[in-house]
Amino acid sequence: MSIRLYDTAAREKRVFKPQDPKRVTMYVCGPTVYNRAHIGNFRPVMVFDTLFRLLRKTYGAEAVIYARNVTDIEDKIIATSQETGESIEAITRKYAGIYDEDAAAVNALVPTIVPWATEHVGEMVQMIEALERKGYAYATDAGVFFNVPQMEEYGRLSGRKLEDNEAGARVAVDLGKRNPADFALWKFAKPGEPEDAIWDSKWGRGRPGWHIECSAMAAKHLGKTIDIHGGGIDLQFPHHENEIAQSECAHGETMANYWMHNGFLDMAGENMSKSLGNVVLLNELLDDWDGEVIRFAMLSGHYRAPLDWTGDLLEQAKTTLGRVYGALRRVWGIEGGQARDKGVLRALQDDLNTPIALAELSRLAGEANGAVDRKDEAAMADARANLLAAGELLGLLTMTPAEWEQGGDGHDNARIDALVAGRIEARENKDWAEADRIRDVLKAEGIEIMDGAGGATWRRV
RNA sequence: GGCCCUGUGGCGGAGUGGUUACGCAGCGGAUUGCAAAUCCGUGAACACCAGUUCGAUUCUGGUCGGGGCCUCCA
Repeated sequence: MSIRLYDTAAREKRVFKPQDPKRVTMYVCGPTVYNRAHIGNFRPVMVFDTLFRLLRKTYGAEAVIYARNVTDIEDKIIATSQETGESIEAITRKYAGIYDEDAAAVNALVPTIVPWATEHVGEMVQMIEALERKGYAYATDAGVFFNVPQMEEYGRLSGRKLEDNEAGARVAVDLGKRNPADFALWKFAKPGEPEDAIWDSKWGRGRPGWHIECSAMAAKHLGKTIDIHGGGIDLQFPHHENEIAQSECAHGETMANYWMHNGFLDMAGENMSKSLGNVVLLNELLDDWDGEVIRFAMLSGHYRAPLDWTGDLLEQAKTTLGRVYGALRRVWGIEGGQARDKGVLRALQDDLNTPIALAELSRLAGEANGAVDRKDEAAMADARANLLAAGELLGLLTMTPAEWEQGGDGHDNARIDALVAGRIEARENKDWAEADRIRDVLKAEGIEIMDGAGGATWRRV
């Protein structure tokens, strides 16, 4: 069975065919590192990480090249530097580091390549020069701009005509542009801007425009035509449209064969944004929720649909994932099974249908529990293998069941074990009062005892 | 104003021209010293109005609601 992906440009699901199955390329727009990223920023991280995992499974781990850039030069970074007095490098290293930690906490694999914009200014300048030679760029007092009407196909990705954009657009800042839709390839330095935000060029001292960063880095690391280009839906226009314009006009080749865009996260029905003051930071969530719970919640909706981010969603994710871990615990010791079940794989192959994939994961948990109840050892072994293989694809079940259920504080597990052992003994003596007393003591601490045929186990809830 | 997406049971959330996923919650049963966990069973939905069709939740049009972009927000 092949992978099908919804291509924003084609507006339909298409069978995915890489140019070269031995070198599958994916580029995803990464963060601008001037402050902490919020949970919405991590939706593409988790979505495209899941796609990365699916591609690795399909084509082999070595065959997939996934690049996610770091934008470390940009107006907001400069503004932050001017406000705090910190160097650009200090700011960008700090927030890129936090971003990496957060991404790791939700089990996102490290991309194959993480290019930083400031390390590719040379490539960007070359690309702008190429565009200038071909007549797509012109300079003004403010910078070098891309002449949008020069490109006939402009607007193909977003299905937008230039006239439509201009109709309701607000009055643009006059930068001497020939057309309202023209965008900056190179911005001249303004008086007072820090030296570490300025590069020399034939046009004058300044810095690259935002869009050219991705075009140049994608071309350098992945080639002129990449297989998959992803990012948030807000980037579809103008960012990705502009990337296409720059790359295709400079190279004369298709920039990407598949364009994928994830939907936004909503907070109580509203878009999460700093201006609304309703942002939730991932590292705040990590105080209360395990990274896997956050990932499960994120994947519980389809990546293209808006997802309402609520406490209930996280609560349900925790309960459901806990059920899966519980099933895994019951078959944990039974090794040697084979992962033949294709339910999760098939779901992901259909345009990354993670809600179905998670439903399949629950089904596998049910199969594991059923096998345990039937005392079918072979089925238990297979169920264990199936669960772990599914977890690998989804970036879940990376803990042992004991770590999941009993990890928590971790410091007094021995004391709890002793209490549970005492309860087992009391039950063997039919001392129900003592058995219930111990259960109540633990329950007050948030610990739940699960009696089984061969003894008892416990978990933090 | 323009372009695009979207509206499913108490909640989250898939999918389909005709047999209504899955999870949480509910109900019944099994199991249990009693529970919890687990298993089995079960009630409950397709915004509204037309149209196409033998038949629409699924296709088309309209209405109402929600969202995105048109401003360097994932």
